[in-house]
Amino acid sequence: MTTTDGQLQEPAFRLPLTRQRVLVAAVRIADEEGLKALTMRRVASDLDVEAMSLYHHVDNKEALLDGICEVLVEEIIAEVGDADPPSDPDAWQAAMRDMIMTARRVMLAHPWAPSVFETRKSIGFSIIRYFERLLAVMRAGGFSYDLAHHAMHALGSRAIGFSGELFQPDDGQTDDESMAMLEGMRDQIPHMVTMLSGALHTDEAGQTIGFCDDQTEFEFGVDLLLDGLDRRRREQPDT
Amino acid sequence: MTTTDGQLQEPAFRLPLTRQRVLVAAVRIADEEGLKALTMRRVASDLDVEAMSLYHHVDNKEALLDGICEVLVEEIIAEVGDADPPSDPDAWQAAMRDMIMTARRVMLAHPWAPSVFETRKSIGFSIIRYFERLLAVMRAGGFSYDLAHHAMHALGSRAIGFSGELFQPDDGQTDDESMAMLEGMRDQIPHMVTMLSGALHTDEAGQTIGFCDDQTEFEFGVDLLLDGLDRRRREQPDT
DNA sequence: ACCTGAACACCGTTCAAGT
DNA sequence: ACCTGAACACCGTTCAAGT
Repeated sequence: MTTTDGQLQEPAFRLPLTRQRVLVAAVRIADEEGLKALTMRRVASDLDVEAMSLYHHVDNKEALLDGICEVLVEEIIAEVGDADPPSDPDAWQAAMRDMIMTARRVMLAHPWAPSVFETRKSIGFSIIRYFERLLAVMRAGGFSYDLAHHAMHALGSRAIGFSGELFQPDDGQTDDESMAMLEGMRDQIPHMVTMLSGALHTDEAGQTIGFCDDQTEFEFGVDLLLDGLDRRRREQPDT
Repeated sequence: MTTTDGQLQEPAFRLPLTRQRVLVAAVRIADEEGLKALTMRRVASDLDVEAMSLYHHVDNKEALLDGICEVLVEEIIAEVGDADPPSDPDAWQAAMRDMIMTARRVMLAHPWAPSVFETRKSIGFSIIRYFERLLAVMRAGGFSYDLAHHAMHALGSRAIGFSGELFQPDDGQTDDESMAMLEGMRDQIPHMVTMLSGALHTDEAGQTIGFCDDQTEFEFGVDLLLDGLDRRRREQPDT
């Protein structure tokens, strides 16, 4: 496929653009280059196409962001599988925990996910299907619809595997630098400084490895919620 | 202060620009016109100044957003007051609940707050001071520093009054329209449709008034967490 | 030191035109 | 129906110049 002078030719038939190809390209760019790199122009150039061509397959940029969330939730659903909920009513908690931790595993592979999900205005159909499965597990555990509804709100973003915490890890300065700065404020925030100096983990070589273990804290929060829900489940009037 | 031809003159001395004036203007614009209206140019014109002048008082737009979060947290701290934590160890839960609900009341007056807080990379000093007070309450309740640390992660954004839920209320379509759409998918998501049709509240006149009561769900989630924390507090080994 | 005007390097998106 | 090129209406920010 070269001309006589050795120049590469364009292929005669190009793969037609589809919504799915657009979304897959967008996910790849967000994964590899970060959310800031995800522009309409960047997605287009990745597909060897002009930016304006994307608008035939996606309404606008918001719709593109909705779309990549759908792709990610489909990935979660595939990982979770479609086994029936456990028949033992007391097995609901472990089953739900497994689903959430699976979702988290997928989410962690897509660092852009939390901030994009948090800005979605409407809920896509794939996430409704994911929640349907959570709901099926709770119903098999004897939850009333009302309690299950509360449960979903209480779990919030944790239900799909991210934490809803306030701040991302700040990789601007080292933990030692942070700690030194905090020490200087001990008179103003004594409890805070004491707590954090105790929480600063060190490895065998004495190197500091961070204040918080994200996975541990995530599991602590999920278990706190699931334990509380289990207690309320058992307090329900029999129906 | 008019010329002979009746034209208004500029005042001879203008109020000097300060960081505080910039931030207060930014908060007002975000409150009244929404986050999308909050541009450097808009803030500048509100202060009768060129956009570039802002950069003498604020590093860049991110710093401006950091700044308006600080302003808001200062407002929360002022509302919360600085009373000592209760001396009765069992009073921690009510005290903490009050702080959180106060924070929420302030937050609800600033609709931009959740999305701006969620995008902050680093934690400002005012929010550290707020957490210091939460921590003081927990310590007075007998929490170990370790448990208090877990508690803060578990509460996450709820600690300062917003929910960390996945989706904002969708005011695009009416609840009746949503319900009709859902009914059409009953074969695919049976539990979901049953749950939501039961959750659709109606007022005395039979008008639908929404699926979810945000305040109720927020309190349910906070209480679930606080109850769970209280149980873990009592399970702590005596030290 | 503080403020300005013009310009730069981007965005998402519209539009009229091509095939 | 699908894709294109140029243009529009914005952004945040840099820079050299004013006072």
